Amino acid sequence: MRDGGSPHKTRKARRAGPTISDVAARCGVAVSTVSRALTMPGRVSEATRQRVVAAADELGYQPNPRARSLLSGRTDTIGLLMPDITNPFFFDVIRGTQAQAAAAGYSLMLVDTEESAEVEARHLARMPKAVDGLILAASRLSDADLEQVASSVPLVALNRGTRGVPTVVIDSADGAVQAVEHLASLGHRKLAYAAGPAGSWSNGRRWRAVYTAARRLGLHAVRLGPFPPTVRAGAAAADAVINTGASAVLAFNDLLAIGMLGRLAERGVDVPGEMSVVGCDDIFGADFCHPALTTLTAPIERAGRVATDMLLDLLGRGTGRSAHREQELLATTLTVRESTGPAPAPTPAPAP
Amino acid sequence: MRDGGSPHKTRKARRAGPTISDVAARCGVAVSTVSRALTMPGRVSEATRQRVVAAADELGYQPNPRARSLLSGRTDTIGLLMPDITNPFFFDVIRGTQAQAAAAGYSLMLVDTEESAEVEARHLARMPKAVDGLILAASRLSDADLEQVASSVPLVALNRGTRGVPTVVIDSADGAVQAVEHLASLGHRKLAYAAGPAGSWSNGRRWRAVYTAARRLGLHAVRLGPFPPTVRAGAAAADAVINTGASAVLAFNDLLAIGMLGRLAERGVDVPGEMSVVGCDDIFGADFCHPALTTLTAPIERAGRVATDMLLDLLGRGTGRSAHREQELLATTLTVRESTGPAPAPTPAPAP
DNA sequence: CAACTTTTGGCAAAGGGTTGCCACCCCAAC
DNA sequence: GTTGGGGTGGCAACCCTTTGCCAAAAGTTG
Repeated sequence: MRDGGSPHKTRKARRAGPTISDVAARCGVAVSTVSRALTMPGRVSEATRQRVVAAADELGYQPNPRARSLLSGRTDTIGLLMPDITNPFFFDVIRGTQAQAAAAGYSLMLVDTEESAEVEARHLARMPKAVDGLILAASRLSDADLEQVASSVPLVALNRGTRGVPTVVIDSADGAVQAVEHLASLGHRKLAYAAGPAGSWSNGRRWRAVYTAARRLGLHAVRLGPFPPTVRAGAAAADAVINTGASAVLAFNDLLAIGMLGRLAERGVDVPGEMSVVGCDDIFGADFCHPALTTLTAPIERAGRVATDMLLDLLGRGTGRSAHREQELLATTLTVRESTGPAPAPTPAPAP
Repeated sequence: MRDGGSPHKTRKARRAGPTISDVAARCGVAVSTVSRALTMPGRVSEATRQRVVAAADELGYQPNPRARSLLSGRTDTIGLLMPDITNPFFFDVIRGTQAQAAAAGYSLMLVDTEESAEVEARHLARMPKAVDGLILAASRLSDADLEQVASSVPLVALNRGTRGVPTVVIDSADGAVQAVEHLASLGHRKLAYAAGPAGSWSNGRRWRAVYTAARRLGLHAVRLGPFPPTVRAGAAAADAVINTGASAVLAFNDLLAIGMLGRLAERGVDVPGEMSVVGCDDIFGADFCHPALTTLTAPIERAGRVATDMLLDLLGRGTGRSAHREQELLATTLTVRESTGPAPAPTPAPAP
């Protein structure tokens, strides 16, 4: 039993490729040497390094990221959670995030939390072990839960402000004020706000900004909804607005606004002749819908980039170039297109 | 030196949460028992199981997926590669894929290959170790490379047909024929095809379908381009079409078509009065652009779902419900909206 | 009460790398 | 010739979990 020491190597058909020890065997060095040759260039002699690299190439060796991450703790992956992957707003977030992550050598893991705090929490419990850091877009979590998660895993919140959690928010307040001023200057006296999801933090902020701006300018503002942030829901929102007698409406987001445009056209309400519509976000499509949508242009993709930068900083992999603050505020501006116009001349009473 | 056997446990500050051995220590059993209590319910006594579960809860233990996957070989993650994450077409693919993957308990890893076969290949070399399977949307790889990759990792190609590789393709041929017939019936005699990226497999197929259908119906078809599949490129495409004297144009995709719509409006060319425009895909926005786009409606999201189903089957995790074939063909249909109309009366020569 | 079967739980070996520590070699300096 | 030092490479522990195998405990049967 001279060779009894050799254990049963091929326990299961190894589906994966060659391992580090295959490479080591092939060029007659220890696995540790191979590891070092591949990851710490100065640590071995040039001759050895070349032998190892050659052997690795011949075998087509690729290090196993799972094994590597087990020890190093790093996965080179960041997770992006959002309430609804179906919403074009988040497409731009994905874009910005993916671009910046890829540039830093990170992969992106996508999760749809289905507009539910509970689903979000469930994923959040599993993910920290699978990724290096997280970006939570429009999180539905409570402040307490959010802070708790943030304390145990590097995390950046997007469009969800909370003290103590690194945050980038697209500040619709500026834009909302601009929008209200725009409408006021066009002679509108009564405007409606078509609200988004109740759980949305941005929704609350947006309404507050509209309300105070309207008040300051002597306009009457009413809040409608909540509506789901979808094109379909635009029909209900449009009908609700017509009912209020407002001559202008500011929608929670462009999807809702575009849906309203469709419904208003269907009902023969002229936009902007009889009703002015303002969207929010300036998503893909806002410029070529009919009429082209006046909207608050939000730097969504940039928000994704900035959030990723901040996360990378947190992970110590930042470019260093840009030292971000804990709370990054990105301003919006009003883009005036064709869906807003002068208020219609007041009619004493609507025809029955 | 009685306790000399105990090694230095806390070599590095353990950033991650409690491990299985913490749980084991807490309730006085071996790690193997904890593992079994948590994953093989019948394997330990109910009393033990409860003790373990209680301890795990108290500690907030979450198994480390990396360690788990190292042994099991499974990551419960699938990778989705696409040439350009910026293209709304792929948004729908992402949607369908994410939905189906999530339903089966899989996470989604997103990769943008930047329209480059080389970038794609580079990612492809690293990924197999990090995911269980791959979906390649509109792969730019050569047939040989594609087959080679497919032989070493479970893979489904989307909109990229190759023998020997499981594939789901959205077959624009049917729709293209319908579109040409539609245009022919409206009296058009000459039509242009605004081509997409040269490396795109679908582009070749689409042109061929248009060309043969046109030929059969006695229409004259010219091919323009290639153009990048973007709204911006639509301007150049529109100008090129005007030059040919064609009265109708079929665009490689909706982005291009929508861009053409904008440029044509800018140049005062009436759509559909003077020029009919047909898009392809029916992406978000095709129904509310102006005029609403006549287009080949492609079941993009469903393609993503089917591709995911097929991959899951390959991984042995399929629902079993739906046995897919190796090559799945999804038909398109023409959706007629407002961007197509009767051919204009022929004018002897354009006014100078 | 002995012999046998079934539970139940523990030991230890993977799985594929990384890394602290040590041994060794070669060369220069004393 | 001995000592010291820098450069290389190997050993083995470690990361966390799963799982084959075995032994002890418990239960069953004659």
